[in-house]
Amino acid sequence: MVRPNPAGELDAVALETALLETWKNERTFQQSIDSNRTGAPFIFLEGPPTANGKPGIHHVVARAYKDLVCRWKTMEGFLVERKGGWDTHGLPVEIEVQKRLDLMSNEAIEEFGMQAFNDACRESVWTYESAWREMTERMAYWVDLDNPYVTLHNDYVESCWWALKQMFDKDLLYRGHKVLPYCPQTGTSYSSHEVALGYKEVEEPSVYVKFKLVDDSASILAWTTTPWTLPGNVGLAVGPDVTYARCRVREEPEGWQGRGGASVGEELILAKDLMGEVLRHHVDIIEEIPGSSLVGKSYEPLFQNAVPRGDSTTAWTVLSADWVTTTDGTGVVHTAVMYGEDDYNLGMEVGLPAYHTVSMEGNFVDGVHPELDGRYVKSCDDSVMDILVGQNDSIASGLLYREKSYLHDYPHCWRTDHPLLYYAMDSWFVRMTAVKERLLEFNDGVEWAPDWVGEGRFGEWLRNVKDWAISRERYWGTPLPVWRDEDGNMKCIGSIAELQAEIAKANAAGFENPECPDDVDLHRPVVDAFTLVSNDGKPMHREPFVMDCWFDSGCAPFAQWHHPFDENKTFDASFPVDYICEGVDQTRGWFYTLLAVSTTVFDSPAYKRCLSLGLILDAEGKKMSKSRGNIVDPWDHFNREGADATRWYMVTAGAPWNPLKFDSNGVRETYAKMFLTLWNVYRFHADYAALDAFDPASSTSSYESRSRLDRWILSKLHSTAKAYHEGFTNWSFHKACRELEDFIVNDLSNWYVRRSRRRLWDEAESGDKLACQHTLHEILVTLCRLIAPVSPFMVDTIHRNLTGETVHTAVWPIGTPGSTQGATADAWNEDLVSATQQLPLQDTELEHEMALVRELAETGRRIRIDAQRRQRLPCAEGWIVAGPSLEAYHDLLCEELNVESISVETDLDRFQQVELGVNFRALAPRAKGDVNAIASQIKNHPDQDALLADIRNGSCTIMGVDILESDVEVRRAEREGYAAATITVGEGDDALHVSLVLDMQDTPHLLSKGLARDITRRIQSKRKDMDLEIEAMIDVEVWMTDAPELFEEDRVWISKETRASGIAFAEDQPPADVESFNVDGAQVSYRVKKV
RNA sequence: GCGCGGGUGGCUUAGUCGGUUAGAGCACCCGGCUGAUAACCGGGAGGUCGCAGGUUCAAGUCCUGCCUCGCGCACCA
Repeated sequence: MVRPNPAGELDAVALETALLETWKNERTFQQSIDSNRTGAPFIFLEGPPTANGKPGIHHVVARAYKDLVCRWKTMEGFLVERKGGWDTHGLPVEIEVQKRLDLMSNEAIEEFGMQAFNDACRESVWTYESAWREMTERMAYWVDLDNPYVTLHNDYVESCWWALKQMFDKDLLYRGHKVLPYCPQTGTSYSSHEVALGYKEVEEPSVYVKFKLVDDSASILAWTTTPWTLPGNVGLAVGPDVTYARCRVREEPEGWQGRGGASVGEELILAKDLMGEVLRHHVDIIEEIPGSSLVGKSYEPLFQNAVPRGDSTTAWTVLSADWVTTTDGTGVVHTAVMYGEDDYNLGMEVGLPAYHTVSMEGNFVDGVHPELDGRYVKSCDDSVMDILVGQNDSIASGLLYREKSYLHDYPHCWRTDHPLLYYAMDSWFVRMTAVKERLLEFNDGVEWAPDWVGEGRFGEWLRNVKDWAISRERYWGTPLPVWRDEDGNMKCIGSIAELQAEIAKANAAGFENPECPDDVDLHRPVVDAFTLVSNDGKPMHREPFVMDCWFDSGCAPFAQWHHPFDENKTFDASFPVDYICEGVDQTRGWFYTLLAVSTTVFDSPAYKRCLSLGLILDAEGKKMSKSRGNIVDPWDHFNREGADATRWYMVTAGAPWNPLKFDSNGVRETYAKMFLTLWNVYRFHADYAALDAFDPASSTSSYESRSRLDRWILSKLHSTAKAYHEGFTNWSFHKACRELEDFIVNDLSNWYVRRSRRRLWDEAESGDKLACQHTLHEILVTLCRLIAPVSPFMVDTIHRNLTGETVHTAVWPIGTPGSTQGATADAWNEDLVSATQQLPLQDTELEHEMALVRELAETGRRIRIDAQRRQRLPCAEGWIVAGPSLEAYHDLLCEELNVESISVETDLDRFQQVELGVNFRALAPRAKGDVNAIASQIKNHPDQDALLADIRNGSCTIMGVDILESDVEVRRAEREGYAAATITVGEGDDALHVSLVLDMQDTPHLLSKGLARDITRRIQSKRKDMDLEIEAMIDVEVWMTDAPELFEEDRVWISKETRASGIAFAEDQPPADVESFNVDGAQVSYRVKKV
């Protein structure tokens, strides 16, 4: 037997913190999983956060949506296990540690000791773990944080190694070059994230250089902002569709400054559009040439022998590249293979020689030029220009056309402030281009929310897929498990056992190796120390890279289970996963790497559904980020409005995929409106239920014995719950929750509870009271279950008090498809028809009637304002004109409208008149351009009744168009001069025009009643001020002057309403110390005393 | 530059197949109601629906261009 306790005042924060304790003690989360052991699995995969930053409100949003779906599916009977995860490798960790330990270069790190450095990283990763854990628990994101997967754990790393070996064996892993921003001082290349830290505006010399064609007197002009790359030049790229001009110098220019120049008669080729900007000489255009005709021409290398030709047939020729534009320079792009991404790609494509002219230290290598060899490239700009001018060379005219300073943003090292060099580095790649078709195919099978992220942004990314550069020249990460000998022979190691076997082999071949125990630390520098042996008997050393940390998280679906080393079948049963959910910024991050790894390793998609969340912006619409310092601390709200309100706000503030402007005021509003209202509805029920010792189990109330009001709210609940569930199934959580909130505030609180208040006041048992209590009980229990996935706290308190059980092991009111035989999580949109049987009966006609009644009640208030008649002064009679029969609601309407009686008036014309409107959809096709003129003639016709009669007779023609009955909409409105109003309910053919008319006459009887109500209201308000118990009795004294007569029955009514044991009325002057008020000219004073 | 998504009263937003007077909430003003809360009800003020064209009898809605914000991609030779 469960009897509700009184609810008491709401203290959301206390309620929530108390519940957290209860959940912990009762292991409610575990229970909610265990109770579904036989259910179909619904596989969720947690995207691992990095715990070396403080969690902000934007993390709460993502976790709210993850939690919502998992809780919902759990209530539907699915087995939803949620393993937590931590992303622990990668650059951000290293940067953090480097800053703290002041290790500003790789040299410094190595001096400090790689082991010590990595130990510091390993520790740093957990800096904010407790903050994350506290946030996660406080917001009630249910996830298993006690057994999380951790990307730095040996088991996890071993699974990653295994995956890499799969790729290696399929020839999807290869070694190549990648041009990266590189700092020769620190010896490190940088990720875009780090590069972004160091952009600076600098002014540098740029140069226009003449490339002398072979077998042609002309030179091609090219421009570069990095003169130090010129010795590495091996090609010139032109746009095939760009028009170039061959110009001949006519005369010297005036006011030439700087080095370089050209002689009269010399011929230069450049983009026609850029001549004006580039050339300082007066020239004649000799010929216009399309870029495509220049392709293939050979030119003389600027620096003889700086780069060996090798077997290249395309070196020092003009090449075609469609990315060449005429926005800068000369429309000809100087190409140095190793020092630009485009250059490198073009070079690989057409077979240019790929040799460095610059060392890793940033100096020119020997053999480039006697004046440059061994010097730091950035300090050689002048020397390069001098060499090109040809002071010491035999080429009389020189190769420099012009120098020009150039202002641009250029990346600098965020640690040393030195300019970065784009530099082709040794790098490892996954051959994603080889599986592009499969990627696209798998992506097609994913249910994306919203769909345009999958088709658009993500699809776009996949269609342009490039090979994935997965190696990083760093220390803290999953080491690349490839060993290589001097001839380029390679072995990829896929497990610790394999490593041990290879080490044994190497040792047998005479190499010395440290111990490699079963629990060897799979990190640098430990793994670097192992030397393996090639099949040729040569030593093999590990490629000195760690993996992109995105590779780690991309392995999560299997690495979290230590697949394939873990014998149990967890992985097989949980792949691909049913649901992932992260911010849209993960599109090319985790969303991609999951798919990239699953495609290359398993030839399978990784996830079936992906909810991509919009960014979280601050109140100004700026992205929330650590660097901006505009992160909202979730605890500000957890400690004020509570996690329930915070979560509900996040879900209702907009579609999950839209950017969310986080508005702190919105959380307050949600609290005040949604949760306070819900609590007060609950409180109303619980307080009376406790008073009456109501026990839902030991009494019943049949459907037939419920009032119309009960049946109406039950039916409304049915409709709302169904729509709510449908909203969930098509990802419209925001719409679902807004609708539910509207139900609670509007239908339940403002109408049902308000209308039902008196039913519970009755101290005696009655069937009607019981009906109301059962109804409230049923409504609240169902509501709790519907709300629980979104905001799990308050509803659990309510549910526990009403039913004795937690809401979190309760069933979903719309059905439990997960617990049916043979169910799968794929049946996301199952048929609802049978499932909704679990909801109370639906009666749409009743819903329509009640909607009309409520509108009439509101209409009454409007009429009174127009007629300046206060609400508490009753009217003798009200008439309802037209509309469906509302007999059953007359009592209700009398109370709401404050009228003595309601009658139905069938003579529509007494209060209503016809007004004609135009049905544009019907009339427009025939009337065409005259439709508006016809419409206005119809509307403004002086006798609408007659016009309607004509139309019905078929004898109405306006502007040559026959007006049919279907062309017009007949509306009815109240006639002028009555205290009346007409409302329209429904649409189209079902539209109803109902008028309400109120009798405005006063009688002594009505005036007395009105006065009584005013007095009562004041006394009630006083009772409340005095903080009296509901049952407390009072003594009342009232003094009245200039008041209408107050009849005996109304005096009795006052004392009854206000629980006055004694009430005295006087006509004389009141004492000075009593409260008084004015109503319609009457002076009323009163005094209330507790008995 | 390319792609995706936005731009609707002071703020947050709804707006379906193009259809009559663009709908809410917050805040503001007036009034009412209340043993009902930070609530509720009625009324008011506040909108060139980013701009400009176009299609149409009719455009917040469809088309084109532009401006602007956010995100992503590319580029910065």
